[in-house]
Amino acid sequence: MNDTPKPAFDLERFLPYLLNQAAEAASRGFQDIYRDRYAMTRTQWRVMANLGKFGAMTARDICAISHIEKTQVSRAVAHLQRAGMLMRSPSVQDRRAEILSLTATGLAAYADLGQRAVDYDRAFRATLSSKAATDLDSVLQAIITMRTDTAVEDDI
Amino acid sequence: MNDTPKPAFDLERFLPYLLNQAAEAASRGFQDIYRDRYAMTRTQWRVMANLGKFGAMTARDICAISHIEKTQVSRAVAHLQRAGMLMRSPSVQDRRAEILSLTATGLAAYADLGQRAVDYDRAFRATLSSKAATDLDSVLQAIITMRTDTAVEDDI
DNA sequence: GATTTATAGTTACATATGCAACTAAATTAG
DNA sequence: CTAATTTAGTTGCATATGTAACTATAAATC
Repeated sequence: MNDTPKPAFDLERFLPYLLNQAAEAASRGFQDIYRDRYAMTRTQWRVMANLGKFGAMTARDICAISHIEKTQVSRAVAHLQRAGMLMRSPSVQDRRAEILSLTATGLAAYADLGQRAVDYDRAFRATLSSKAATDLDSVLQAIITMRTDTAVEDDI
Repeated sequence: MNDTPKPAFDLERFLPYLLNQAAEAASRGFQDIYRDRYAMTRTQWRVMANLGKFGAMTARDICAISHIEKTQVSRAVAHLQRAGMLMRSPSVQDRRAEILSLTATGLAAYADLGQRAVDYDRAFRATLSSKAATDLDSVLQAIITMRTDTAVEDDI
């Protein structure tokens, strides 16, 4: 009996694991950029990116668009404000809410980082397509091992 | 002049962002499993998975194989030991090092979770291939939106 | 073989995170 | 119109994480 044995578990082929490793590898380089240049965290960068792309809106809107939790948004907004990159203005319709927008400083940072992101993404995908087949696992594996033997950042 | 305008930055097409979202979406369901059943964190699960697959070894070996930082490994090992799932024995060759291995309890947890991981991965990929084309972005997009409209966990 | 240097692993600190509890305002129900 | 319920946003707490400093042992150098 038991002619069809259950396949053994292999972490290296487990999709959640592969994706996490790939995401980490892909993020590391760009993370260095916004951290070193503006002392920003990933959440702060994402909040800025949404405000930069969609314009002024409330924290609630940012939550809805980005799927970041409201606590994290609250803290990222507080930090960006302290750093002079974001301003709040009271909402007329709802006195609980505040309209958030980037200041001139924030817009400049967004323009700078946005351009660097475009360049980073282009370089990343170029390196990727030269290394990876179209199969998902091999793509992810290529991403994971990418930064150990090539220097994506050199192009930025 | 400036005939070739720089492309605008779009977070939704930024590979590090897409990969992070996809990784989060893929991980969430399985994370629930090891958290609810064994009160384990992701790092603890990964340490266990490596010990389960490769057998007894030192913390240093786990670091080398998994690319987890030694601090995290140290803390995960301490936790797994407190939980009775891991034991340490002194290394004869190197008195700084300790040989780590899973206890019977740890092995049982690994067998259980390993099987669930295999099932989870299979269900995940099945849902994925029915939704996603082979293009990387659409695959990632499919993963990101997957859990909102299908229930992968039902198959586990 | 004593001294310097490197390594295995832990601990401390500062920061980041998730969850629950909270405040204040808006909406709904009676 | 008043009371109960939702909602926008913040704060507290307990836990997780990264970096640097630390302890103990091993390896290398003189």
